[in-house]
Amino acid sequence: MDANARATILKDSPKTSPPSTPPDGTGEAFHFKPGLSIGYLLRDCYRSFSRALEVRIKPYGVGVGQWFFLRELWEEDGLTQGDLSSRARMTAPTTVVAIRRMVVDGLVLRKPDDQDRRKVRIHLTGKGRRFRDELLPFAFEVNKVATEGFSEEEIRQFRSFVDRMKKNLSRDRYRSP
Amino acid sequence: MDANARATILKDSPKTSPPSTPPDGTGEAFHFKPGLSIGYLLRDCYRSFSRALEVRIKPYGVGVGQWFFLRELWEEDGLTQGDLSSRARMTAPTTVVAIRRMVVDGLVLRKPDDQDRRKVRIHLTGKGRRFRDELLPFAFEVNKVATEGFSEEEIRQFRSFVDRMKKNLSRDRYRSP
DNA sequence: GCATATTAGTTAGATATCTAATAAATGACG
DNA sequence: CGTCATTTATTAGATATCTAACTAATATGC
Repeated sequence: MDANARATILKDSPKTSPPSTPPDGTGEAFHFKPGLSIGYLLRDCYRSFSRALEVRIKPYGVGVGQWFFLRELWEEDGLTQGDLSSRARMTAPTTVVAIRRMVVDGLVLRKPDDQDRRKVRIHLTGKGRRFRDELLPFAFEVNKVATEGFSEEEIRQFRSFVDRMKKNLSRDRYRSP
Repeated sequence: MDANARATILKDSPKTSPPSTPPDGTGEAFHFKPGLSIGYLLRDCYRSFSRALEVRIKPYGVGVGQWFFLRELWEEDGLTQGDLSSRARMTAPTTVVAIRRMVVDGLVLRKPDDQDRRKVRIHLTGKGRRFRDELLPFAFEVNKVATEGFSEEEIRQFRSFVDRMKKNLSRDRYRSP
């Protein structure tokens, strides 16, 4: 079995019958194939990205759920859980379970803050620190694979597009009517 | 409380101390902030996208887990679960649980195929069909929000970038050493 | 200086997704 | 035509994520 050909069985089904949706003109005239919409493309792209990373770090017993926190701790050790949550852009409960797992796996230790006993500071263990040199290169590798055939300028543009889109969406203030 | 300001408590922490990572030159010289890497941007962008959709369809009792299947059924009714899996690009078990939920919610019915009794065909109910006119516009709306300020040409470029990246990554054949 | 509000973290429970193993129907072929 | 392989769907169990409700510690304001 092959890790990439397996997940989704795109059978390329020979389109037995034309789409049954009649051109009933219920408002939105242009109907594009769902699989080609930006949301789908983004989803697929992110999933491929995260899978490429996953297959590389899983052999070390690290999942993507821990990856984002590890990366932050490699940047700055001894962060509080709150800091970790915001930097990794995860909610507090997500951080709690990820940290719990990392403690069990011997990657980090939890130490209550002396000043403020509500806070818990997370410190890398030797193992957690060593993993930096082993695993961080994978981040670069995956980025390299993803951007194969992209010029520097294209990468810059891509970043800026994604960033703009993200900002557009985070400004979205939809309230149900 | 505000739906957008809540999830991630970006506290903008005043950077108490500089990153503790020493410039030890363990191979990768350039180290960029994790939050700015392409993987992070993609993740954030997709999450914002899917959240924007979620807040719109949740009031109708529909989750994003059902959305992708519904969109395919709105295109063509009576697909088998296998067809649905491949078109929505989900694995078979994901489809099973999503369909189960949709049956409970009265959006679809399951009918065994006459020719091949292994197959199960999924048919929209009246409710499921009516939801098309109510919910599909949200897809367009979210796309519109996401691409606000983008020129047609930029959208075209963006699509092509995401698509190329997705293809690069799905060609990735990493084997652990 | 105490009552109240805020902050930090946790627990509980839900959703969306995956992989691996299994069951049941069908197809292939000697 | 009977065994073996393939296909379709399902179950079982794991992971990553979320929201809502809670607890404990600290800060604030009269």
